[in-house]
Amino acid sequence: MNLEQLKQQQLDYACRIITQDDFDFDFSEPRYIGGTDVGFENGGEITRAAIVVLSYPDLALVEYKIAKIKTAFPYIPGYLSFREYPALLQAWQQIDHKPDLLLVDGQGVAHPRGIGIASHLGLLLNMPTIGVAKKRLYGQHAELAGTPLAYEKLMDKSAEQQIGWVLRSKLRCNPLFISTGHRVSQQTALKWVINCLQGYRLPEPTRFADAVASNKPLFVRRLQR
DNA sequence: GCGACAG
DNA sequence: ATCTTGTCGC
Repeated sequence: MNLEQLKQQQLDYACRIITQDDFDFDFSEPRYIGGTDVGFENGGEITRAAIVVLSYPDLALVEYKIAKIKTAFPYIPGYLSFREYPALLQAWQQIDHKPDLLLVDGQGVAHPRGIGIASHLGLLLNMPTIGVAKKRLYGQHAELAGTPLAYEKLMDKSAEQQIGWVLRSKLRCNPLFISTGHRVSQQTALKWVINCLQGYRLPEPTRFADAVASNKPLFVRRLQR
């Protein structure tokens, strides 16, 4: 497979991403919310994927799994999912408490072809997913106020369609780039990221997954209590 | 050609 | 992402 073929595959997949309000997942009473993050070992040779499961609304860690595989694809902006999803799928299979919603580290539909890793993973798992990225990949937005919980719409290149949000999750911190991944509306995506904030820049599922994926056993042990 | 570029 | 020391600010 060359990049041109993968690009075509993304374009094909993008048509199947569901982000319409009519098909929005009903999160009136979610029991579990998941988070994902991926790290690397040996200079990128090994991919380490972590998936955590938190109970809702208490946002306590109930389970986490880690999968390690040999890295088979380089990092290319716009093609991140091909590098990370194989390990994430493996971690997902090990999870006993399948969450109702997954917060994925990276973009959802806020992507040049409308299919960032959150959307790609949501499609593969047929799961509602939300993209939570720490940096912008694609899109434009108005200047964001410094006030906590201030947000702006993230618009596509032509500024005609909304592809996500820019959210000031914490004072004096760089904003988060939120976009629906799959089976969630943009409104719902923003709502549940905000619902998972606990005074830190990252929502709890993402923050916990970060701790697990980046090998912080002390921190992980604290999270479990 | 030049700049931009999730993790 | 990862490698890494000190350092500025609440």
